[in-house]
Amino acid sequence: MSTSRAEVAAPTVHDVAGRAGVSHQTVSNVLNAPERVRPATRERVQRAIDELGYRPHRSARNLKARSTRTLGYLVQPIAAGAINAVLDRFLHALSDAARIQGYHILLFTRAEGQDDVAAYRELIASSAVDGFIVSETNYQDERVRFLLRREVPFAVFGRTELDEPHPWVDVDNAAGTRQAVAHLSSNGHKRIAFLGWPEGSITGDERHRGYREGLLAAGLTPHPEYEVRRPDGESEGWAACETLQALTEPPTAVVCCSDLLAAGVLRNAAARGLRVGEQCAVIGFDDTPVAAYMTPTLTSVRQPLEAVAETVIAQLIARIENPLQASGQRLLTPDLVLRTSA
Amino acid sequence: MSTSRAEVAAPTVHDVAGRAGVSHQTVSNVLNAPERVRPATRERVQRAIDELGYRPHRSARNLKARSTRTLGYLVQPIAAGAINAVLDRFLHALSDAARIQGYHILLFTRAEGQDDVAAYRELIASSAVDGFIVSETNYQDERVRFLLRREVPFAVFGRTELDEPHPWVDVDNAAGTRQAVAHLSSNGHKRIAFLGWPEGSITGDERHRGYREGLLAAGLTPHPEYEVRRPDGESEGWAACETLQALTEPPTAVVCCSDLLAAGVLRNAAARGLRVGEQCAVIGFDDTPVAAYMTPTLTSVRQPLEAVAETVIAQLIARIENPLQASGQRLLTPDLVLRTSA
DNA sequence: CTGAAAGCGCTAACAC
DNA sequence: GTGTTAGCGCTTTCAG
Repeated sequence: MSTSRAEVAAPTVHDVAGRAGVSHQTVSNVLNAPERVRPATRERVQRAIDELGYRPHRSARNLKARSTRTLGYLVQPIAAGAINAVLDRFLHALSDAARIQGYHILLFTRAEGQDDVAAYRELIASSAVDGFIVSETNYQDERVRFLLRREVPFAVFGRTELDEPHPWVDVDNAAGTRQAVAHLSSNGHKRIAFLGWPEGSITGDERHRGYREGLLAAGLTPHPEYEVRRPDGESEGWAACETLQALTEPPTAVVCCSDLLAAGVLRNAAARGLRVGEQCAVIGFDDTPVAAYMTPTLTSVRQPLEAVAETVIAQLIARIENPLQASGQRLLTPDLVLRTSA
Repeated sequence: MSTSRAEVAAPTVHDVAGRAGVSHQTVSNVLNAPERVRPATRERVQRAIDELGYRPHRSARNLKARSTRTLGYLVQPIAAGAINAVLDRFLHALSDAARIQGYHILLFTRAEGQDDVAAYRELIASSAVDGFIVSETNYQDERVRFLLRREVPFAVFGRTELDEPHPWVDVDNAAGTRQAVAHLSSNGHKRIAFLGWPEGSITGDERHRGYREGLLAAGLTPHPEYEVRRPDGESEGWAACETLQALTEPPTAVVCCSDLLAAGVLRNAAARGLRVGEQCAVIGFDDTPVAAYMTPTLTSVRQPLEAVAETVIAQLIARIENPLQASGQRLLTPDLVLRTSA
């Protein structure tokens, strides 16, 4: 490998020590145990640090401290899923929450032909990270099982159905659809439909449950024909709308599992000349950036991703710094962002 | 800070050496200069490595090698921009391209009240990364100016108008809209409109230029009234469509600067009973995940983000390993993904 | 309150 | 071809 590198030799503790007229450990003390250093000295050292723009060398500190203050996040190949719709927002929130605690996010992907677990294993073996943020989990997530077995610190955005407890944060998806139904009901709607994904995904199933609960809470009777379960997609939303409108008593409002499904419904309604927001109502899920730009603008359930990130990072760091820490489980409530579609 | 950490002590060169009955240095040689080691020994060491699942400790290696094999990427707060629409795809491509070369991507954000440059400075000072991938640049990007001045390796996705050369990769946005126009023209369209963003963004201006060039190449005359420049947004697309349709000779085809604008056009056309894909045509830009789900499905210009990532990573790593490396400038051509809207 | 010494895990230079 | 030695920059005892 080539040896010439562009780095302008960064100042070290020695440079700072020389400039401040102290030994290099005193500099270290100023940084790590300031109370041990006399204020006058401390200040002199601090000034040298500022003047030189000194920052401790990360690798050196990591080696000594046996920790990297880095958290791994596996980036999945793109697939139209619930998280992908908001992945950019989540990653920013994650990085930001990590930064505040002095950590960074390291992205990694699995190699072709490799399985997810191997990718985690690689990072663990090379002590490249202190722990992991895991998202897009399924009911029996093998990554979670692996991390539990290896006793590596991690925290999950989402949930599993594994017996062993582990730290997780999830958005209360059921609460989201429950709120949506409550809002519609308070606006006088009695015939409220649900447009969701096929059974089998944790997220989709929860959103369905919330819809049912919302109906009951509002004193409304669930009608099976008002529940349409279809894959994600705008044209799926359109098709579902066709189905619903073919009923003898079509619903007056639809709660959707995604903004994409809602977009299809909006468009179908427009094609029928229905004035959404007046004669009928539509609510989406995820408050994707497009929601505000639809016509009519789409009322949508917004996941508190910033809070999710903050919580999941806090859980993970607690685990890293104290592995005996009990695993917290947090369910965060989403908000209904009201616009004109409902 | 707490001292107890969950890490199961990872095997070191010494463990491997002990198991293979050699000195730790021989283990290092097997890893870094295998030709120096007798095949029989090499194999014995390799077996010990496999059995123990040994991987070199990253921080230790980094400290010695004075390189981290880590590349920084600043995650901007969410804003509806061209790159954000495809950020998830880009980040995955970036991580993946980095992985193949033995590198990782480290995300960072700027603190509240801090400027971007300070965030870069922080990482440089602590030798946390070997270089940076910079995206979402503007004409006189201060981050680029800073990195040039500090002689820190970096490569840009996008472009600037700075005098000093630096490595960049960009998508030939003009070629994208040129292709779109050529396609429409070959399908018999003569009255082709452009729906773009207000002047001032590198990307938007290029897309506009390509449209103009496409018209000329097809022997068509540009008409100012066929060029509508508006901010991004579905309802902007709708509104622009209203404007165009109010003309005495409305266009039969529209090339749009984003899928979002195109969505608005599609919806407006549907409301007017126009059969898009037959009577008229619409082309979007970015091939966002929703394009395939619109009705009709949207023909869109797709940026070759995987190639962009691969190229930008290659440029950056070349720079890191040899700072004297001339800075490459690469313009990659996007593809037109044909669907039913055009 | 400050400084001297040791060592984290690794690799490069040099003996053997 | 293999082992010994030194040292990357830092922090952490432990003397002074």
